[in-house]
Amino acid sequence: MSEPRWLTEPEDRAWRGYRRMRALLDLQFTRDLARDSGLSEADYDVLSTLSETEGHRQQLNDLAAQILWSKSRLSHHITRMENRGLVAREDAPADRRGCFVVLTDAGLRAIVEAAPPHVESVRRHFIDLLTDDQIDTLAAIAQTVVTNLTEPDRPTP
Amino acid sequence: MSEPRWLTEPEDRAWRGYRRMRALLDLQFTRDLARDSGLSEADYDVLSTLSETEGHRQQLNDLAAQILWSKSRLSHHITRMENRGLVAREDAPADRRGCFVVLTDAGLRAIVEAAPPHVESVRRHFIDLLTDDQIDTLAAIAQTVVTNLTEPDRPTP
DNA sequence: ATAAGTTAGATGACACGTCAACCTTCAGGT
DNA sequence: ACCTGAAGGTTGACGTGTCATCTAACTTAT
Repeated sequence: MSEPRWLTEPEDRAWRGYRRMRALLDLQFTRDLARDSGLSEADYDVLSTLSETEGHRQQLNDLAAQILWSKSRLSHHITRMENRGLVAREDAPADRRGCFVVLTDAGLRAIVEAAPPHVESVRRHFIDLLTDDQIDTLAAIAQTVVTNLTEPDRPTP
Repeated sequence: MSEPRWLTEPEDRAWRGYRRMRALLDLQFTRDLARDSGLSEADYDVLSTLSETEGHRQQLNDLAAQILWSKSRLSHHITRMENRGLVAREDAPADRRGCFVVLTDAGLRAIVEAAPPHVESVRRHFIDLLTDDQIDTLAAIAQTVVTNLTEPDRPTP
């Protein structure tokens, strides 16, 4: 293989910009979330996902797949959240290996209180800064990239 | 404060898409980088940044600021990279508190070898999937967000 | 010159994520 | 029924990041 195709100047701007935006947004959301709700982004992901499921419960494996975590990571994190009273584990009815993660009352209260300031934060630092066109383009970009990474790799013929 | 302004449907698509893309890209780049070069993204950031400075060296504090890390994090990480022979610490000439982080020969070799496959990975999973317009829009989005987060906050009048 | 405040960096304790090993239960074939 | 393999989940060790704290060195004002 010869000289690689380095990034062109516009590509480089996009790539570096993306990484810088990513890092700064992450810092900001982490800070805001901790200050406003005492939750981490990880906590928020778990709680908000559970709050959107019917019965406020989901099997550990499914939950992990949905939020793109390893089972191990989720298991550890659920243990910690369980100790804080935000979620609970329940036996799975159909499969005795499985286990459901359930939102507790405290967990539901936590996410209900955390959501509004978090959305405000997302708007202030990100969404409200963009035009409608930019919003749509961002969604399209994400759609493309996610699809490409999610589809099973085809062998190059 | 009344009911928050929840995200509209297009905004929600962009926001969730962004987060999903972010997570998947991160996983992919981490995997590729480890497989191709035995480096972490953190290693890569440090090495590539140093390789772009003249003299292949930069003061720890400046380096931390440039890559948006805490001094503590960088100090820890440099200690580990030092043990692996990728970088070295040098006394700062002007300020006896300070210290320079310097690329070693092994570190330079490592980044020179790691860069081409990494760029390939960035292209395959991200940049090459996008149109020129999307590239430019992404850069513009990042520019806007980064500027907003970087400028000192103005008090709302 | 000296005291007070600031900055560069290191460090140790702790929280989190990953990895590999493990146990249990389920599913398919024989 | 039995064996084999795969899937759901847990666990412990280890690597990494954060936070608070610390030391040393620089700056400024008196």
